[in-house]
Amino acid sequence: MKTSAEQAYEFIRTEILASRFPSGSRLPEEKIAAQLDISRTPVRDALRRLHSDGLIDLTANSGARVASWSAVELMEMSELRALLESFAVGLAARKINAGELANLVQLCDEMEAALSVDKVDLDVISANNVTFHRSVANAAGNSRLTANLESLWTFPLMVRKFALFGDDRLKRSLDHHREITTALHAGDPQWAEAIMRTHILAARAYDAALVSDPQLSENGQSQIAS
Amino acid sequence: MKTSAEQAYEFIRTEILASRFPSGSRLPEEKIAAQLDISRTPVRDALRRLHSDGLIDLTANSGARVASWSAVELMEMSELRALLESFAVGLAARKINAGELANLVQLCDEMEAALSVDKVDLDVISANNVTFHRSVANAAGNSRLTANLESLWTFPLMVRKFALFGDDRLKRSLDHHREITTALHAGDPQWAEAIMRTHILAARAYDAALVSDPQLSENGQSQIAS
DNA sequence: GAAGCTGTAATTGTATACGAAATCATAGAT
DNA sequence: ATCTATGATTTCGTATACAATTACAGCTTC
Repeated sequence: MKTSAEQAYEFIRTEILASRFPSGSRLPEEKIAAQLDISRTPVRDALRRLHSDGLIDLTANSGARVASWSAVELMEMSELRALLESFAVGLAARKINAGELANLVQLCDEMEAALSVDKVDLDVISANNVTFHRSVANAAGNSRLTANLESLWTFPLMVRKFALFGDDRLKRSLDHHREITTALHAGDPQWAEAIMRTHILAARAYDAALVSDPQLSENGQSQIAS
Repeated sequence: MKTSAEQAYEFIRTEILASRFPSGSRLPEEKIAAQLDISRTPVRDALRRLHSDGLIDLTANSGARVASWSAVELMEMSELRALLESFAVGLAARKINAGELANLVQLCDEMEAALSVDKVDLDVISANNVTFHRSVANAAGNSRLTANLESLWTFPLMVRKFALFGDDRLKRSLDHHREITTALHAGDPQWAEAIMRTHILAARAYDAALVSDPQLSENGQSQIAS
């Protein structure tokens, strides 16, 4: 059986990622505790963890709020991702093994299958997308690098429903994944780094347009809406 | 007045960095709480924070231990630092202002003063060293980048007493700082990135020799000693 | 002597209680 | 009508109690 703290962590995280706890909203310990029928103590633990994940802001004596990011911060995060993931894929190209490669190929296959049918399965694509990037980072064999990337993969999960919808961007993104896999198979670090950087900066350009769109913003300060 | 949680955090962190809580040793909540005359609750908070800082390991139902790093992990951390800080200093070279530059110059002056006298003041040099790197990262203007670097600056603080002692490495390190400042003043991102990378990889080479030295290792597995 | 078992002590996980600080709604002043 | 002040309410910070789990010493067994 899972601990109450773990349960609270997963619950709050899921609700935030699903935007059922909207960006900027308060997260009172007692209410969440009551909702899960546990006490405040494990909820506090969960909130601290989520804070270090960057998902919530904590203010002394005032409690937790779901984090919100400005357009500038989103740009910063994408730049970091481009830097770290291109570095990671370069390392991976030098040392990836057959099993890891086969895994990446399968993830690509599944994503393309989820796209090729009439009804696009965004849940599968989104989940596999994160798994793909995580697998590449793991293949680089630098655990701290992976840890630093983890928080940067969280945000795309939140906006995927906007970012991936109704566009040929999705097909292009899957093509990128396929090409990254090919470059890794070829053991070509420079190629791998270039296509990974392309992949992330292409997404950044789209996200930027998204965030500056007032329709999707919470207010004029261009923050990510619920 | 500081909160008890903050007090516990700073206390434990200080003791770890001073190696009075040796690497690998257990950190029982109750004993620390008794030592500070507070309850376990704020101590738990502090331990969770230190865990996300990477300073301690947490095991379910078994508690906290001071983290220890293998030689491989130290190498990984240095590689990450080289990547992130050279990126940061490149950004900084494009946008740093006069006030920030003057601050860096003063830090260099103070470090050189602490070295030039007969008795080397390692405390001043160590403190200014971290401040210098933090200031450069701040000048880059990417808050998430700074946050990711923060945990990577922690380790050098722990081993400084070994790493900086009895060597001309110290003078070379201060020369690097001076040259980084000069490159920033010139607004030359490539120069700045190159000298920053040099600075960090030079330290890495020294750390590697240090860690593989069994005299300074806790055991044959080449971990950092207390 | 080494390996496995067992019971006690130590330690963590969680619940609950209370004082302190912040928030919010209401009333009054400009 | 807007702003400010004030009291009630909410919420957090911390202490404490108890249950659940783990660690360790001493014993047994081979």
